[in-house]
Amino acid sequence: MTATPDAVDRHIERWLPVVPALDPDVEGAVTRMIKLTRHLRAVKERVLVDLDLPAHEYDTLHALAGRRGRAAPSDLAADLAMAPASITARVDALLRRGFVRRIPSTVDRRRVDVELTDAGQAAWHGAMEIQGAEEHRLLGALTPTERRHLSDLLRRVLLVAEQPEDAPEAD
Amino acid sequence: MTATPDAVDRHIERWLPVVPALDPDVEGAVTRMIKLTRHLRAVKERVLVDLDLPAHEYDTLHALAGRRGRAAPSDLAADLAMAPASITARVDALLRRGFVRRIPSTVDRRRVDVELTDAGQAAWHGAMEIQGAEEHRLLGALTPTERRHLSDLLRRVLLVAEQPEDAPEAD
DNA sequence: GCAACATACTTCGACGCCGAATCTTTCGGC
DNA sequence: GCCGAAAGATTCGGCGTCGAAGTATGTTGC
Repeated sequence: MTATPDAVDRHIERWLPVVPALDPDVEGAVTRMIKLTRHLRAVKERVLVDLDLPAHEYDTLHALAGRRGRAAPSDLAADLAMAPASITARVDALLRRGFVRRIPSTVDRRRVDVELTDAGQAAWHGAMEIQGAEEHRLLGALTPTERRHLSDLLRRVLLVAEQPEDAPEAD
Repeated sequence: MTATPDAVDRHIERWLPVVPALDPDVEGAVTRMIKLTRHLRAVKERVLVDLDLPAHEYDTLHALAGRRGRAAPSDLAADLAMAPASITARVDALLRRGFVRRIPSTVDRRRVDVELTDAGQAAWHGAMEIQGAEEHRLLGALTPTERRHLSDLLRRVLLVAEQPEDAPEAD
């Protein structure tokens, strides 16, 4: 092959003698997706260290911003694919940093909405821009047309994942 | 566009008003990779429940099998991208289930190799086959040629991720 | 009215992971 | 040979997550 081999090519070469039934293209695509998501996660965490903002706090702010700065804890749990019980501690931490307010609902006193403060909005926005840069750096390896192509291929794969024959799938 | 929209298309549509600078193809590709890896992880865990084998135990057996059934704890830590300290507990658990042996090295008494037992080998192999089926189901959405194409595109992206950001690159 | 059930969030106990410190063994300079 | 540095595995303390139980509030049926 003319292309430069990457870590996954070496990975597959190492595994083929152990599992001869391996399909290099299936395994290659899957493993590269796993490695890329892990890389993005690692870079994000490294970038956020400078901002003194743990990744899980950033994620919470991000989910909140996606709801236009205000949401119920259960909404955040759903968006973040987490147990509702875990939201409490996250909100507590953001509260201590002044990034977030708890606002008891006046209409339903069981609910306690979480609202982004100006400081929280600023922290999220600053972190997001830096973090989006790495995504563009990686995808910059492809031409715009190729990026579209990649995205389209992945959509068709994801559609299969979203529609399992018998087993319902939560996101 | 004629393609069926997926969850990521809806995701992007929801976020565009919040972050107008969003590139749909970059964000689409990245988000789909994240969702696909999460899906594969979820399916794997669901499958492994029937075998009474937690995902992190399976991963450890898998790494061990990749080293032909024998490795030092620090090797496993490297392969699994984990802290060496975390390996001890994992090996302890596998030890209790008879999937693994600890073998003090005779040549270097600091080292304590971990070795797969026959039971461990069987548990890993059975789980791996079931789990590979889902990968093929998903990638079955594409033709063999398209799978090759997808894998190639991802390789080029991963190569950028693998090289340090400050390394100058011949365009 | 009010009892029974449902809903929303929190608290509690357990588990897995990590970084730092520890303990043992090996290696290298002298 | 001997002593300090390096390397390998483990222990310890802390953190984040989850499932289950708990608390408070809302809703429904009679």
